[in-house]
Amino acid sequence: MYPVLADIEIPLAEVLSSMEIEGIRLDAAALHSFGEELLPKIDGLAGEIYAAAGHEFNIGSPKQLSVVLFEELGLPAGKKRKTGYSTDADTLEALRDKHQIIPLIFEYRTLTKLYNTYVRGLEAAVSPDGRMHTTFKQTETRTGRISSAEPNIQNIPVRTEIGRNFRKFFVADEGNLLADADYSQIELRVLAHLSGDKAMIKTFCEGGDIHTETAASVLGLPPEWITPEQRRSAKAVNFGIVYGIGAFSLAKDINVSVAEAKRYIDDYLTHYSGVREYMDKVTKSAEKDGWAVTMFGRRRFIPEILSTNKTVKALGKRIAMNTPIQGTAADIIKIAMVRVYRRLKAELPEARLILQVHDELIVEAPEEKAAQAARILTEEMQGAVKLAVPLTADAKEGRSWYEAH
DNA sequence: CTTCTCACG
DNA sequence: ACGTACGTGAGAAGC
Ligand SMILES: [Mg+2]
Repeated sequence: MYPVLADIEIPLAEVLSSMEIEGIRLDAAALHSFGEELLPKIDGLAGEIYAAAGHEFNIGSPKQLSVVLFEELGLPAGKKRKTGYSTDADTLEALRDKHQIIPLIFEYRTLTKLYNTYVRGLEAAVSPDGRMHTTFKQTETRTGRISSAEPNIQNIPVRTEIGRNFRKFFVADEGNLLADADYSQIELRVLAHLSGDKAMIKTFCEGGDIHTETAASVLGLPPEWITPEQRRSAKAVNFGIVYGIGAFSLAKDINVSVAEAKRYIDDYLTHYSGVREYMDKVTKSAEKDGWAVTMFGRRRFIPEILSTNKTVKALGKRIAMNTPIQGTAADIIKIAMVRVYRRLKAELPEARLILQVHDELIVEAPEEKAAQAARILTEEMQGAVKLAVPLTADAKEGRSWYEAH
């Protein structure tokens, strides 16, 4: 009657509960000494920023910072917020070469973010058993994803090398290893499946690099001719398509003219014409029914799509395009989690599923069982559902999350 | 408490 | 003319 509830969410509740109770070990001493190394760097940067500004002020206050940048130093102000001029990363990026203070602000923001959120925050969240026990919220998101809080272990830094260091402090207990597996391009594979687009399905079935293949197909060139720049653009388009992107935002993202961005999107949707038809279909049905639906029948109501405010209605359409993709990917990894949990319980009870990060699962297992745990992870993730394209997951083992990912 | 900013997929 | 990519959680500032 309610297959998402009965077949996915109810079985998943026990899995999430077990993951929270198990937790993951934090190397608190190493985390602390990393923090102690950050502090003098933050201090030094603050001094340089005060010197560049000509006086001390609270760098962490966007209000005070905008007075320094846009009034005292006379830098050109950009976007406005409700309460004043924006000082966010996009705005500062445009000013990077205009004043020596800008790169210092970037560095200061990066280091204080890492220190405040990930040194102090994680230190405060470690339990007496030396492990982090997050709360996985099962009924929080609109799309069917789970979220993680107190502490959030789904936004631990990875994109920059300095931030990535924090993953060294998430470790396996003595005698254990972490096995980590993540899905390759799960959202684009879901899009290929849901849209049934022949060209996109073919690309995934042939097993090449999706972004390179997309660039080659759209531009009509052999894949080996694709430059890194062309691949980056194709990647941004692939990414944007999943969000129901417009030319304006794509242009801003990859730094081309709006006209050029519009051509990229147009060429993409002409080549992957099944994707254009699919997007039309899901927005129409959301307007008619008032909801979007995932592959397994999870519904999200979208009142925005009936709004008379066209900005809100446009948001409704993007939600209608994105929710089936993000939500189906969420359904799939939830199914995989229940499969992994059951299979470990039956075949490798010393191993524990401990973390989920949207397209990634982490198991902790005794050293000598870690390879087997990794195999089980890969098999159960890849076999969770049958799609029109292969679903692949790559596993790795290590002493820490840094090593295993 | 809201706003701004920034970390993740 | 206007606004402009989906989904989250957390810390600091300031009201
Ligand atoms: Mg991945």
